[in-house]
Amino acid sequence: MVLDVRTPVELTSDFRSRGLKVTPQRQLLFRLLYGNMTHPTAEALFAQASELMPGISLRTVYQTLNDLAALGELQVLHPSSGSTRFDPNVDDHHHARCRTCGELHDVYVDRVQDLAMRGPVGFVAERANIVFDGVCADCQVG
Amino acid sequence: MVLDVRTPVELTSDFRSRGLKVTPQRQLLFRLLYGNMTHPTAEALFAQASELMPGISLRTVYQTLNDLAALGELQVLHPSSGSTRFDPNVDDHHHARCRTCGELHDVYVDRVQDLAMRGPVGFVAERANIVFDGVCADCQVG
DNA sequence: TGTTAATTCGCACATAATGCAGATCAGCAT
DNA sequence: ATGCTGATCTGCATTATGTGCGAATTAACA
Repeated sequence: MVLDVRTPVELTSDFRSRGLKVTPQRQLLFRLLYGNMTHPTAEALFAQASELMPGISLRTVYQTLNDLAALGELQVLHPSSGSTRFDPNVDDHHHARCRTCGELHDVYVDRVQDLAMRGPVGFVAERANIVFDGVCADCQVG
Repeated sequence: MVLDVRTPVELTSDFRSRGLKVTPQRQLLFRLLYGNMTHPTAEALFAQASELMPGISLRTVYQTLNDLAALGELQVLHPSSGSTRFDPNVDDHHHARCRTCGELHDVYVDRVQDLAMRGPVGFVAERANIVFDGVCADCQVG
C-alpha cells in the first residue's frame, strides 16, 4: 500500500500543463501539504504558511486548495462538526473520526465494492465514502 | 424492515418525560418531520412551517431540530455541499447522494460490521456512516 | 525584455447557524 | 380555575466559514 500523493514537483508540472501558474505561494502550499496526515483546515494551513511567508492571504490559501481539489489532487472532507478539511492523500481510503477529540484518521477498508446496498431504484453508485465514528486510542479512558 | 421513526405523539411524551415542554411550534415540526423522506434543511422546514403557522421563527426551528438530535430522534447529515440536512429516520441506514441533483436518498446496507478496517491503532469504531456518491435514476442521461 | 492572462490581496459580501434578552407560555401545584 | 416558575419563543446581533470582485502584480512564454 503506497500513499497516492503528488510531490510538490509533480504538482508543479500538473498545474503548468493545465495553464495554471506556479507561484511562490502555491509552491509553499504544495510543500505544506506533501505528506501531511493532519487533515488540516484552510485556517491551519494559512497559519503555517504565514510563518514562512508573512503576508500571504487566506484568500490565496482557499484559492489554491480549490484548484487542487478541482484537479483531483485533494480530497475535501466535511466533518460533522468544524470546518472543511483537506486530505492530500487521494488514495482510495476512508476516515475514522474520534467523537471525543474530533480528530480524523485515514482508514483503509477492503472489499468495499462487495457492500450490498438496497436503495433507490436506478441509482448508480460510483464510490462509497465511509466515516467510522468512535473513540481513538488517545481518548480511551481507564 | 420497519422505519424506526417516532410519531408526533411519541415525541410529545418523549419531550415531556425529559422536562422539555411541548409547544404548538414543536408539535407542528413533529408533524412535518413524521414520515418525511426528503432530508429537509432547517430553511425548508421553516418555509413549510411558516405557511401553517405564520410568525414562527427560524430560530425556533433550529432549536427544536437541535433538541430532537440531542434526544437521538434525528440524524444530522452534513452533505458535501449545501447546508445541514435532517433525517427523522433513525434506523441503522446510510445514504446515497446524486452528484448531479444533490438529492439524498436512504440506503440500507447489509453486514456493515464485516468491513475490515485497517486504521489507527486502538481506535474503537462504534458506527460506520456510508455515503454512496453516484447518479440517481432521474439524472441518468440516454 | 515585453506582452498578456493568471494570480494575489484585501475588502466587501454571502450564508449558515448561534448567543442573548425581554416577553410569553406550558406544565404543575394548589 | 388560578398562580407560579422555569422553559420557550422571537427578533436581532453576532460568529464562523467561505466566496465575489477589482486593482495591482507577476509567471510564463515569445
